[in-house]
Amino acid sequence: MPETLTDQELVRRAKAQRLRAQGQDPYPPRCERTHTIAEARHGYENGEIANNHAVSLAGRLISIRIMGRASFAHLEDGTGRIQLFFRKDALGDASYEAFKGDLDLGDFVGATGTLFTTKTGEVTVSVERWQLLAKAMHPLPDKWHGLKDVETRYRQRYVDLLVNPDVRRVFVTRARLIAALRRFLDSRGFLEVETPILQPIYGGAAAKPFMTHHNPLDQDLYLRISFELYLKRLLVGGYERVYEIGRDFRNEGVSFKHNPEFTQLEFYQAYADYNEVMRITEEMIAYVADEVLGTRRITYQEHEIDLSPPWPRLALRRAILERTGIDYDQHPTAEGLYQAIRAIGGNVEPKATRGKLIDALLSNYVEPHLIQPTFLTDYPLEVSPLAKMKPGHPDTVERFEGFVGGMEICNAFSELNDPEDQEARFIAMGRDAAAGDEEAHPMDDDFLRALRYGMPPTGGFGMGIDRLTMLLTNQASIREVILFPHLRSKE
RNA sequence: GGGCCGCUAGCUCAAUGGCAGAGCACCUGCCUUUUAAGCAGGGAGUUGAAGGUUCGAGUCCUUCGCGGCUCACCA
Repeated sequence: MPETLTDQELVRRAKAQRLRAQGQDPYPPRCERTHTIAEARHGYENGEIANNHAVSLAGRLISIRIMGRASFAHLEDGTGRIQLFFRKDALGDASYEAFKGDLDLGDFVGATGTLFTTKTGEVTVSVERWQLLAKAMHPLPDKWHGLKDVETRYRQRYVDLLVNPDVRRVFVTRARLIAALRRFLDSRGFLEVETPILQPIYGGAAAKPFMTHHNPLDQDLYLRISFELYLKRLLVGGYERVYEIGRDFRNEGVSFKHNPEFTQLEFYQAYADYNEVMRITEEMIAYVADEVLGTRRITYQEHEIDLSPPWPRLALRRAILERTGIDYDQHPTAEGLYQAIRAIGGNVEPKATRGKLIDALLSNYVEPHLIQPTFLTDYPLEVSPLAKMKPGHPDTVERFEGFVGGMEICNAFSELNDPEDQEARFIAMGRDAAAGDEEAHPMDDDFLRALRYGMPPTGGFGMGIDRLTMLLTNQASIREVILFPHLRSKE
């Protein structure tokens, strides 16, 4: 609903009304276009388009300079910008006056004419005829300062995109990155699949879900928090390599690296273990960087980072010991570990479980220092309910997380395929849930039944695509790599 | 949820508690190779919202809304 119109909106409305009164459609259904702007420019520069050969271009008018009986303007389409030159004697009085009177910055315009080079050296279209293609009713932001207000940039992303080419570039990179991931996995024989987003039982991660309801079946449903349990069912079904790229939903706070819905890649490879998955991971990330950026050396927030494999492997226990002096193996109880953390001045939740305390040590003391790519390995079983135990270490699982630029970007493990062990872990989590842990997994009987049919030894992997995009586009906030990030509603 | 910062014209930003301004954009006029075109003139505001203090509030106080950063939880 338009509220009160500004003076500029009233002017544009009046122009559109005037055109309609003259029988002209400000939004015609078709236009003439023989070349993109990039094609016209390159064709002219390499001689393929002759000086007397007319081209028809279409795009948005982004600048106008009127100098009496001649004018310059810039036209922008998805491929670039080019200057237009309008002359009264070439166009005729009516067409030239209409150009001056009917057009505004932001309008879409089609222009036909020949190419020439101005005396300042700019390739320019000498316009012979032009047509309004779509009237813009709202003025563009400042042509020099652009749109800076972060809130407006996110709420009205279309304005951000149309005025800030760098922002457009980020999302092109994001799309290429996802395409490169698919090429990498496809070339290794992975099958891309789709699993339910609406799930009767959620699972596969420690997170609070969104709830919804299916009215005809009168059934409560959850938006998925991960793909894991469904993808593993597919391994039971006989597919040996599967992956899914899609949206996960977690009912938690927003931050510079969290959005309630985010894009995840998960893959599962039968007969692989977590060591094999580490090798795949470092190759995959390096491949994507090569494909998208042409280099494995990236700059992220003042850091020069080399993504080339192999990445160092470091046991989580050693990493925490080196950064804090705390060996959590020496503190087998939550209370003891809590006291040790207090002793080094750490501020943690007193009633946290031992696993959560270890996780806090990782996040607070280790993660920020992992700038160069690093795999931390061998996590506590207690915080890894779907990962296989490390032989000979009953409290530890074969799990790793990958860190780059001080951020966790992926999480993977040798998948637990022992149905009895899995059932025991679900039961233990049921106790956690009863004790008030809102992020504990609920029991998934059908998943257990699937495991009882037999799942091959499997390596599994999950990665936040948004965070990888942040790294490869050097963006400090996840909102800069999500087209329409979650914001609180106004009013 | 806590702390800090911000919200003024379409956009980018000013304004000791004392007449709400500038640049871009817009409107009128001049201008046939300009490019942040230029020159002359003009219009444009519920200063995020609501209260309060004051002779007087964009400015000070309170509450609220939205955003950013940051801490706590997560990927």
